[in-house]
Amino acid sequence: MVDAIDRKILGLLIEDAGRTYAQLGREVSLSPAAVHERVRRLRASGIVRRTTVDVDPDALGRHVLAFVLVDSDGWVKDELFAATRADPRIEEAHSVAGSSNFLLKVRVADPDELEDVLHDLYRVEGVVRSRTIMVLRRGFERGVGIPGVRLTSDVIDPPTSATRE
Amino acid sequence: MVDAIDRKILGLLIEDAGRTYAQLGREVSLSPAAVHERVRRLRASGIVRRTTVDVDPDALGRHVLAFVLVDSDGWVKDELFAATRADPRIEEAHSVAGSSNFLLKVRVADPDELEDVLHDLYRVEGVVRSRTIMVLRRGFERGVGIPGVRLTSDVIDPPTSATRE
DNA sequence: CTTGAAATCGAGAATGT
DNA sequence: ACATTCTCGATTTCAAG
Repeated sequence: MVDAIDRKILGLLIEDAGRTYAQLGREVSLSPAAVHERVRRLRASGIVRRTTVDVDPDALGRHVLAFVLVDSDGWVKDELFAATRADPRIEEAHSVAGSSNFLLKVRVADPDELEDVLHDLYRVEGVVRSRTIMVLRRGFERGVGIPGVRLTSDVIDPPTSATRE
Repeated sequence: MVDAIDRKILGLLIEDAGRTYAQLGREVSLSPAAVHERVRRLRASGIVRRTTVDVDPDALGRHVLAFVLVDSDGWVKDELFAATRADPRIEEAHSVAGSSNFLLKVRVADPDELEDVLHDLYRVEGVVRSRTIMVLRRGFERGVGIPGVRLTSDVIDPPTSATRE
């Protein structure tokens, strides 16, 4: 249903959705209209959900990233998801298997704001415990990978060496 | 440096980067050219890194999401980041504070493939232990939130109730 | 920031393979 | 069924006020 050409187009669009159909066509050796039709199908089938914009958190002053494991008394998924979704500081929320019930991905400006998030968290009925895993250094964050399609973002940004200038 | 209008534009672009400058202008009460100039500045300053495409993992058969805590003997950050970055199944890698050294976000088709990822992980010199947190249900995953800007994606997708049809 | 104009691109239809 | 070429309308983008 999605062949090698589709996957290559997906990789190219992930890398830069501003590309023109003519450019895409050149890269996969197809006519602009042919690429246009393939992209239309990728959107119609829901594989491509939307075209969006990648915003740099640091440029907005959001320097602190943390993952929070949440324990609850009772199954408070709906309440917790509703509360976390309404909070722009929380980027992800999942229910998980293991010693905790939920896992949150939180991005804030500073540790003070992280404390605020935790405080708000305990306002959700049933939340009894949390363990916060602070990110010290981000290796990389990217969206869904397309197996077999090498993106330039995989090579740029060389591994941050321990020897810093 | 980024005022309320810029943040509203950011929110609108995150929601749908396919919007026309005329549409954006209508929503923030500015001329198309003025919005164009603001967006150009947001890009030039690095706040907007790129325009990309949001790909549905499920539509590509990637149904399993997991977070993997990794313990190491010695500080193997560079080796681990290099190895994980080259693997499209791994979406994020961070070094973290706490009882583990690293945290990975992994998305694969099925548990078998997750086992493959763990197997590969232990090929990195120094990796001695791992603890995998399997995601049972995804509440939501989104990019950087813009405080003060309400997106439609915050209201659609009502909380999955326990009573399923 | 707004207005106005020119070049480019997107999107659809008709055609051919 | 899919790809190609052509065409029109819309958008981007630049210059001037």
